[in-house]
Amino acid sequence: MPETSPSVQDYLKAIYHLARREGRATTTRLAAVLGVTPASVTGMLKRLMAEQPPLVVYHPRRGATVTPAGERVALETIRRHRLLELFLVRVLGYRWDEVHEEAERLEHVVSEQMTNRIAQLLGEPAFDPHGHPIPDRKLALPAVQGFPLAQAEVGARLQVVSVSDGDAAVLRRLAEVGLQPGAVVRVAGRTAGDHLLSLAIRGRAQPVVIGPAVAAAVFVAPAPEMTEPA
Amino acid sequence: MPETSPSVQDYLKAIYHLARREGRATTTRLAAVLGVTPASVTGMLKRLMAEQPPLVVYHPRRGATVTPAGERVALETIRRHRLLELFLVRVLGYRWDEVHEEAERLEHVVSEQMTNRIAQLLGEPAFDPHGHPIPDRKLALPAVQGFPLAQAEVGARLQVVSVSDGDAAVLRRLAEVGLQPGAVVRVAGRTAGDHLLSLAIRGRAQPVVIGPAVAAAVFVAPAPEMTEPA
DNA sequence: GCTAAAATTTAGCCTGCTCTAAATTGGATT
DNA sequence: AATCCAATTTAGAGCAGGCTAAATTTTAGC
Repeated sequence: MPETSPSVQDYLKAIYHLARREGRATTTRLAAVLGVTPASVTGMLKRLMAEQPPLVVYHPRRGATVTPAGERVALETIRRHRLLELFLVRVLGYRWDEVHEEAERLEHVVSEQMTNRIAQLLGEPAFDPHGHPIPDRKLALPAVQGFPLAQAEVGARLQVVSVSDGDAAVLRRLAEVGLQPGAVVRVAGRTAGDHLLSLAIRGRAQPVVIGPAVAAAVFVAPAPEMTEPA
Repeated sequence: MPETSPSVQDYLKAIYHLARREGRATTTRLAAVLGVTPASVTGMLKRLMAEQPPLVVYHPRRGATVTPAGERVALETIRRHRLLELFLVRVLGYRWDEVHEEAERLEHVVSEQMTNRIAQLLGEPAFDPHGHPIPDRKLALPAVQGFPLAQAEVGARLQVVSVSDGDAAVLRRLAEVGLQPGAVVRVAGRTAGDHLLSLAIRGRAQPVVIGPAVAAAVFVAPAPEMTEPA
């Protein structure tokens, strides 16, 4: 992801995320995510295994896993990243679909002191602008439910829990149509790959059509009964 | 200064500052300031001269100078640094004597967009917490007067214009005694190296003694007639 | 002007991390 | 069981930028 060489923290974040989301972090997947060759990944994994204490374990055919020490580094980095994203939105007026790259660079240089001051200023928030949980000071993660929009039944009334921040173009599209965390939608129907949605905007139903790539980035949960009591 | 290898921006900032403050940026002085060996400086200077466009010129016995292109990079970096320092103080509640290191790391990764949003949030400020001028969007520097405290006559009533942020221990000491930009002092006397000052704190005169290292970090100007109208 | 000291550059090496290309390994198919 | 393909690792090299030690150049003192 970084246009410069990925740092140790980037590797650990990627291993942590891949192991969570796909069950395994293989050399090839890591290489794809980090924008380097598989050979480079092998080299770095060796280094991270040799670190004292070791930051990753290599399960022969099962890919890499972070050790507790490695997980700590990953979670610290994720905490910084998500706090920074929220900070950029709340304090500096960024749009939620344009904070990712800035946070990606800042997360490597922000001190623990600054991280905690930002958290304090924001009121120790539990979720970032994309709806992702922010590890707290002890690095504990708030629980999240939510399933991919693509798996929702036609007719279901849903609330957007989170959106993936991997692809800037997809994020822009989501912001454009108003599919942001908290938004309430109904699945109106489906055609080959496309999803027909009915999106509640200020109490009015707005029709929205999104393709598979965009749908894959949206995680939802059943909408609560009353959306806005007033 | 950075504990990691100094970046191109660090080199250019250092050349710019040294050329300003000492008239010349020699290999040895640069090496001392940047925490590398003179040989490493030679290598980097070569690289910066070869850059397209060239960022530095090497005046044979006169040390290095930044080119207009190099000066732009230096001023952009200085602008980011000083805005960040003020931001840390004003928004995140840092003390003015502890912002330097954090800004030193952040200045390399903050985008132009973020820089300008910070400037806007702070009201396009002209001076940082140490009293140093902040280049504006066009990179123009507000003029500053001010001379070293050590050169002030005994008996003179002075106002602190700026303090050097090079040495953390010195800065802490200055913060401790209240010698901050804007403070009004009278030079009560001198003994071998030490300066005896009378510092106005909330209308009351407070005696303060500082050594040569601390005095060297303070720049002053004649105090205006009325300090605080009310 | 000559010599000693200081400053600077050159030469050669090392580390960290990348890459390509070639080997290897494991699993899947027939 | 033999083979093939995909995944992975190894081998070897490059680049950036640091370092030390040795050479060179300047400056300064006499």
